Amino acid sequence: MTYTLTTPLYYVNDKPHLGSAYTTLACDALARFQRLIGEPVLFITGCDEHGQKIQRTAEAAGLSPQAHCDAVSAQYRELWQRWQISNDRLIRTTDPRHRRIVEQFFARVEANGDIVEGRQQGWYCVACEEFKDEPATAAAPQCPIHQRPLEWRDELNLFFRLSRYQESIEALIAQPGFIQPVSRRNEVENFVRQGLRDFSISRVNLPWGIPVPGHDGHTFYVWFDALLGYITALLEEGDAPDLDLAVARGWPAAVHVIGKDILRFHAVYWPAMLLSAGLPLPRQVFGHGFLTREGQKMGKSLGNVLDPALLLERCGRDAVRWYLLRDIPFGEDGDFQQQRFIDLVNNDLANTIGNLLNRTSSMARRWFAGAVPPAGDGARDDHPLAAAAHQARTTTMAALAQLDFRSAAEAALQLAISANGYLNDQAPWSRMKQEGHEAQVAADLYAVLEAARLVALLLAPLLPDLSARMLEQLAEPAAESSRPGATGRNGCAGVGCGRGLPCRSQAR
RNA sequence: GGCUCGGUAGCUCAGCUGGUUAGAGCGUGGGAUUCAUAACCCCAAGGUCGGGAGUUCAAGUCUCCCCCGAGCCA
Repeated sequence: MTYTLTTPLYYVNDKPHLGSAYTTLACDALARFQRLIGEPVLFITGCDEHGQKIQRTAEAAGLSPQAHCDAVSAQYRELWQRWQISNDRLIRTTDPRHRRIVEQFFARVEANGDIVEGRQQGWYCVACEEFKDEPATAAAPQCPIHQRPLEWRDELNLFFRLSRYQESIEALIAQPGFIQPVSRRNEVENFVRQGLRDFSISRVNLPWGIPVPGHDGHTFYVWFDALLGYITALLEEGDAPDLDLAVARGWPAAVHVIGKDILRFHAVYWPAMLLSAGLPLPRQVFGHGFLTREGQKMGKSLGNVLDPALLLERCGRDAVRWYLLRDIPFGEDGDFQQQRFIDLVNNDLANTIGNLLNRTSSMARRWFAGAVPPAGDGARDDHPLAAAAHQARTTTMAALAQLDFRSAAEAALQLAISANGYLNDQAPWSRMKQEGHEAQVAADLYAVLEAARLVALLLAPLLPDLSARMLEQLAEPAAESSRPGATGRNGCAGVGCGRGLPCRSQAR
């Protein structure tokens, strides 16, 4: 069964920000992990490109909406390429095939009696793309989120009869594991318990969007349109725009990874829509937290936004990935701290992991003809490092499967720490000064090199570059050909004895 | 206003169903060492566990009140 995972489809109102990069990075790590354990993976990301906000942004920039979307979505595409994100799809909701999918989906929902007309009047925030609860009598009300004036609207809209799905949704979100992390489940439960209200799925007088079939003047409202992008994205290159075909390509999703702000849409509205259309539900919705910077919200007004493109350029893929995935519990809010970022990268990646490999291979090259020494007792299952390796592997694998990147990173790091410790205890450099200890030294070095190899494999999903460089230095094949799930001293053969160790390159 | 979650060493946080001198990582200070990318190793620094009251033989760990912060909802 295909492991389908998605990032949100990012709204192309502005260029990509760090939050989007964070989500995408995490999904990339998860996708790489799933591939490494042998799952067929469909990793979806994309752009949500319709709506009044985009239309106005485009106008303000003197562009057509399409030109604006082309430009911004190209930025996303480039950014993900530069980050070497391993996404299989990048869906755009302006894709012509998407329109067909939306139409087919809508037809099913409508046939199911879940579409009704309703009048909606009230104060509307274009930035939120939603009606607010301000009283009609309010004078010049502002959006509490955007601090911008609300617009009075009085329109006939189409509604999706969400209220019919009260029980099904309650049952769904009660399922353990559907909403992750659990700390966020309460909020949704609370919201649902208050009673689900039908929600509007169309707007009138909105040229920039997909027209609702059979309802002249209506355009699909952003969410109904955007969420379905996950389905359209399943289609392969030459596929016809057919809903059933798309679904067959990899639905349901194993997990939707999203920011906590859009949890409700994914955990409530979206499943109800799918139920209405008679389609299976995603297995999990994971709402991660937000990043602040040095304790402050990032925002244009504060001028403290971290540009993901700039960050990548200055610090490199591995460093940023390590910091974000290793230090911030995925799910909770996190704070980006420059000093800690530097400290962690230096300590963990350079001083602990990089140095482990460097000092060990250096000794091996010097004393064992530039190659991996004979394993001897170093390959035994009861070797002191074998337990550490087993522990690290078990923990890392379990953590990655649960999107607990931090625990995974820590477990892999712990193995490197243990290996360094073993080296210090054995002190092969002292032994080599005495006669007759060569076999022992060889075994010790072998064991440590093997531990380093496992560290590299375990890190592959989190730090693909570093992992590859480590394996190269060990003259080992890439992670893709030796899965961490099935490898190591607990599984098949370890690092190849006698294999030449390349001269040092930067492991960092 | 209602609900939820937090407030523990300079920083980020662990501390499960209450029980010996409250822990880790990073930072800081000192020492040791050289296989290694000034790296690795060892040691130290004395934090009223937000405040107050209570329950208990015993509370960071339970109850109540208050203060502060974050979030969801209204």
